[in-house]
This record gives sequence, structure tokens and C-alpha cells, in this order.
Amino acid sequence: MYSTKEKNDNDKDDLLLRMGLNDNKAGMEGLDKEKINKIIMEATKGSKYYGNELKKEKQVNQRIKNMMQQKAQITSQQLRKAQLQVDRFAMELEQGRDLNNTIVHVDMDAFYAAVEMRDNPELKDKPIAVGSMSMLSTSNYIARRFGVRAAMPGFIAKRLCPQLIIVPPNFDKYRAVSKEVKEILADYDPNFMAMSLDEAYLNITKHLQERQNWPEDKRKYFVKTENAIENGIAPNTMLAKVCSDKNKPNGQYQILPNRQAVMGFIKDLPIRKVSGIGKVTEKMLKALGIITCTELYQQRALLSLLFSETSWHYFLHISLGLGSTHLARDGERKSMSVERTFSEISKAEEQYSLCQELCSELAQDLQKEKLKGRTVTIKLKNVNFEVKTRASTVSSVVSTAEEIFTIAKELLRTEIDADFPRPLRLRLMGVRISGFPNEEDKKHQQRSIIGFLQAGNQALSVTGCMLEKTDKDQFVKPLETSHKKSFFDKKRSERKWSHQDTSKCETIVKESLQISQPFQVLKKTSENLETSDNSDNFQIFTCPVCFREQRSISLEAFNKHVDVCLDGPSIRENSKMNSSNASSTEVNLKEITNHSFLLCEKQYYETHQKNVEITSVDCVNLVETRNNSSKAGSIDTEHSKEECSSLPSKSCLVSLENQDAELLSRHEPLQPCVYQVTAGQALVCPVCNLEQKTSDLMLFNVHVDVCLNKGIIQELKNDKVYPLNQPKDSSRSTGLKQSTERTKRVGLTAKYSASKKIKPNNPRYTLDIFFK
DNA sequence: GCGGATCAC
DNA sequence: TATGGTGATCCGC
Repeated sequence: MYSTKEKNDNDKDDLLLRMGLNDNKAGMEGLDKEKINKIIMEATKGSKYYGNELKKEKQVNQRIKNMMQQKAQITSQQLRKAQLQVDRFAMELEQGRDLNNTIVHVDMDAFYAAVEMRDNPELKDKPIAVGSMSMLSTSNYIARRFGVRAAMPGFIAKRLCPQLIIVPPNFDKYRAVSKEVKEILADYDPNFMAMSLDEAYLNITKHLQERQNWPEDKRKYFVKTENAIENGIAPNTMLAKVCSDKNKPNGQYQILPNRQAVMGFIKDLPIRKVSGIGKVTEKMLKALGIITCTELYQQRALLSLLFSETSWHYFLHISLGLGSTHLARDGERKSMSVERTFSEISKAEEQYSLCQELCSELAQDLQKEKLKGRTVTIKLKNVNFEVKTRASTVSSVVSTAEEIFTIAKELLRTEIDADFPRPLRLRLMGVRISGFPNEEDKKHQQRSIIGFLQAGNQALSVTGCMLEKTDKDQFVKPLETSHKKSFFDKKRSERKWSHQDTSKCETIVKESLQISQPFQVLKKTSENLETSDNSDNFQIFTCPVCFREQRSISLEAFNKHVDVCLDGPSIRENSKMNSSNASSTEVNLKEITNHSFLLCEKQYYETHQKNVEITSVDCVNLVETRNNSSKAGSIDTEHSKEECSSLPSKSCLVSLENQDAELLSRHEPLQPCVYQVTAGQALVCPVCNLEQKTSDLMLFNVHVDVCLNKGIIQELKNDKVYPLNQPKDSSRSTGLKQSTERTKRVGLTAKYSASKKIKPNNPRYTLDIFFK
């Protein structure tokens, strides 16, 4: 939405240009260049933003250094050979040159500002900008004389020009005006290509032909509106775009459709003017002595050796003045995303809530276009402006807020855990979905679903396991309905009140805690455990390594079994596979200890925030317990191994698609999963072995996918619950009990974490579930 | 497929 | 006090 289209006229090769500095000559009521730069620098220096800009600049410099080293190794022989190859290609391009089209680039000058000035004439002779104190999207020409430009933070603009009027953006209005203009454009080319609210390409070739036959009086001027409009008329889009920038403001420029005119125009054109050549590319090329298109052409052989094929082909096109002559129809969308910047958020539960909210927004947007995708990506920017993205792809498409959140929260959790005990100090979070199926994929998917339903013994299975809508809502609803007030609203109120009323503030915090998924999990767990305790001392476990169900064994026995499985052939094989993981048993043990301690701390931290009574003493106990169990497990290896291999065959197995699967369940040939589900009973993930409090099969499958993607080990490391049998204990339903449960789980966790290299992130596995 | 980068608007 | 949001693409794993 923010326009940064005004490329700086004389970019410096240094950081200054990035700060929005420019070379405006002193205007009567403006500022000169020196003064502008000084003010901007003063406002910028020392900021975290600036720090990150410096860091990025260093990286670019390193890239350039590498490139120059590469260049130094090129022999004249290689260069000659490249020259021949490139020239052959250039010849082909030249032969394909098409000058028969007339392309117009239409660009509305300072569009948002112009609309605001139209609606409020008082603004006309004043410096104005549209945006906020944080960011401006555009400014009028008066403001530009003070160095106020698009993509500049408002607070800096105010220092440049204290009289500046910052008008909040009104996108609905701009859309409406834009629509009017586009209706006019459609008269000239019904297939015009809109690049944004204020920019479009038109192919008026056909229009010009028809126009020839028009009566004189009907031939009006091209476009007449109140706003200033730039035009560029040229034989292709690349040239037209550059043209429209030529005679600003409110100008028009035409390149006649002959080769000589094109090459003349190109000759001294700085490459930076071309769409697609940004700051970094400009700087890299400048290091090679390339500033104009002529120089770009002269260095074509060298470029073919230093850059990728895509890049040097592109460079060659530019230097020959070539560009696309037809306007591509809008293709299918490839991704959809939401992201938001905020003042620092470092509490994990707030981050989860935020993530959930973003997922809901994204789901709504997806719904509007009826889209579903397979890949979910989260984006995190910390307070130092460092950006990270993390993605996960599942086997079938997702689209609901819950499904997306199931994936996104795991990605987020991994990042939070990775930095623990330091919190992630975020200033931005985003969620993106991609991997939309094309038509063929859709057909294929359709078939699979039908096949799945048929294979699943039809009515009995489906109705038997899916809960009625009302039951289902019990699980799903809280996530959605608790959002009448958005997370940001809550944050706002929280901040507003923080000085005045602490108790109110607490209420708000609790509210946001409740919608935080991880805590829901915790809560549910205690319930689960209670019920299971009542029934039996022994439970059915599914070993997450060999996938065998372990019936009627104690927790200790089960732990032993898992230990053996982990120490068994499959794991060894896996660690061998990963050459970087040269870990001996000894090293593993060390990892275990450290890790378990961190986990303990973390659980204490999180539990504490939830007002569950748990003391640090419990945490110490956790470690001890864990160590004991770990030792017991490894000492008793022989015996347990035997126990493991003599186990009866299971009734639940995950069907995996590739060899890695074989490693995971190598004790047994692969076979389809038979997963028994009875009405009203929650689904238990066969990977992490955790009960999933959802009746939504899709959601459940997404969870299983995520588990498989992350790998068993990691999943166990991160999950806060693990089904355990509790010694009969009168204090069972208290917070203390909860802490004891975790104690044991940590033991297991740590054990697993030692061999987490199992996980192949890619390829994916699929889980087939049939119902009896 | 993932993650970092670059670019446009 | 304070430096954006959305979408696409490329490259090197």
C-alpha cells in the first residue's frame, strides 16, 4: 500500500540513499541537499534500524568482494568464449525485436496526496504527506522540496519540515478514484494491466488502429483528469516505464518505434532507472564500472560469467532496449499473507495469541478467494530488525484458522524454544500461505478424498468418529469467539491502563492467556490425567520410535522400551546418516543433562505465569528423576531389547512413503495404519502420542503432518504434556501434581532430544487412517 | 522444499 | 516514541 516508486534521482552507493536522502536543489521554501541529509542522519544515527542497515550493507559489500575475487580469476580465454556465446544470444534477441506495439505506462503523480488535496483545497498550497508518524506513503511536491518522500517515517519528515501536514491514509477513497480512472483506461485497452492503485500499463496498438477511422472531432486527448498523470509511450513495457518517469510532473515522453530511437534513448540511461534494478544490483554493477545501459552492454561477456543465466539474460535485454510487448494476464495468485508491526512483544503467550489472530485474518482472506494451500510460513522480525522466516508444508491443503494455526504455532514454538530462556523480542510477525493447488492438483485431491471415504468403511466410520456440530464447536469455538476484541485492541487498552489500574490490566492479560493454545493444552492435560488415573495404573502407549502399541505396561517399562528403541539399530543408523552429527554416547549424555535443565526452567516459567502453584524445588526434582530414568534405561539395554523384539504386532502403524519411514519403523514392514476411533473419544496422534482435543479430522491430520514434519524427537521435546501414569496420590488434582507429571516427562524428553537428528525435514510423510 | 535476499509498489 | 504490508522471484542449499 505504501508507494516507494520514486526512485532516488542520484543514488549514492552508500547507505545514505537508503535513508531517503535526495538531491533536491534548494527551493525558495525548501531545504538544500546538505541540510536534508544532515537532519536525516541525526534522526537516524544510533537507531536499531540504522544498525541493521549497516549490517545489511556489510553483507552486500561482502557479496561484492566475492564477486570481484571471482572476476579476478577469469582468464581472457574464458572471456573470449563467453563473448561468442553471449553475442550469439544477443543476435537472436535482436532478430526477435518487436517494434509493432505501442505500450503506454500510466502513472498518477503523488496519487494519494493529490486526492487529499482535491478533497481539501486548503491543503493545496501546503506541504502535505499521506501516512503516519511511523511511515509516509507519499508526499506532494511542496513537501518534496523539504526532502519529504515516500517510505520516509513521518517523524523524520516532521523534522525536515515542521509545517508538514500528515494526512492519515484513506484507501477506500483512493480505490474509488482509482476505479474511475481505470474505467477511462479501459476505453483504450480493455486488457490493461494495473500494477497498483495509481499505475498501469496499456497496450494501445489496437486502439490506435481503430482510431484512424474515427472522425476528427472524436479524437480527443488521451486521458484528461484533474490529477497530474505521467505517460510513457514506447514499443515495450520496460521502455514505457522509464519514459513515464522522464518529464515529471505531469509529462509525457515517447520513444518512436524504430531501433535507432530506442538505442538513442538507452545510451546514457542509468541502469537504476530500469524496473528490476534495485539498490543492491546497482551497487554490484557499479563495482564493475557499470552505470549506464551502454556500459551494461559493453560488459555483457563478463556479466555472463559472474551472474546467473536468468540475470545476465535480463541484463542483456535491458542493454538492447528490449522488454515485453504484450501485457501478461494476471496469473493465479501464488501466496497470501498477513503481517503486522507492533511495539515490542516478548511474552510467549502474547506471541501465540498474536499468531493465532494473524491466522484467523489470513483464513478470512483465503475464504474470500476460496483458496487453500499446503505451505504455511511464519515471519518474525525482532527489535533489531532482523528477519526470519520458517515454513512447513503438509500433505493436504489447509485453509481454516485452526488448521493454519496448528502449523504456525509449531513453527513459532520451535523458534521460541530455540532461544529459550531468552525471549523472542519481536516487532513484527507475519503468516503466509502458499502452495495452492493448480487445477490438476485439485482433481487429484478430489479423487483421494473420495477414495479415502470409500476405503474407510463409509458411514459407520465417519459418523462414528466425527462429533456432531455442537460437540465439535466445544473444541473449536474458543479459538474464534474469544476475539471480539482483537489482540491489538487488548494490547492498546493494556498499555493505556497500565499506569492507572493494575487490576484491570491483569484481567486483560488473563483474557489473552486463555486464548493461547499452549495453555489450553496444559489445562486439558490435567483433566485427561485425572480421568486416566481413575481408571487404571497401566495405560496403552504407542512407542514413537517403533510405532508399536505397548499395552498394559507401566510408565517405567514403557520408558525402557523407548530407550531401547532409541538406542537400537534404527537410531544408530540415523545418526550415521547425518555426517555433521558426530556425537558419541558421551556427548549425547551431556546434551541430555543440559537440555533437561532448560526444559525444567521453562516449564516453571510458563506454569508460574499461569498461576499454577509450582516451586523451584519441583524443578530440581525433575532433573534428578530424569537422570535416574535415563540411567536405568541405558543400563538395562539388553534386557529391554529382548522385550522390544518380542512384542506383539500392533494395531496402529503409520504408513510412510519413503526410506526414512523404514528407518523409523524398521522392525516391521510398512503397512497401512489401522486407527481405531470410537465415538466421542478424542484422537491420539500416533506420532507424538498426544491426545488431540479436536474432533475435526482435517485438523487432526494437519497436526499429524506437523508432527511428522518436525520429526518425532523435536515434537516430544516441545510438547508440554505426555501421558503418564501417576502414583496414587491424594494431591492429584493440584498444581503440584502437574509438576510431578512433568518431571517424568522431562526425563523422556531429554532422552529423545539427544538423538534428534533423526528428523529429515523433507521429504514428507503421509498418514493414512482407516476407520473400523 | 526452505530460508535469505532483492525488488516493486 | 517512532522506519510498512503484500506479493513475486531468485539463488544456494
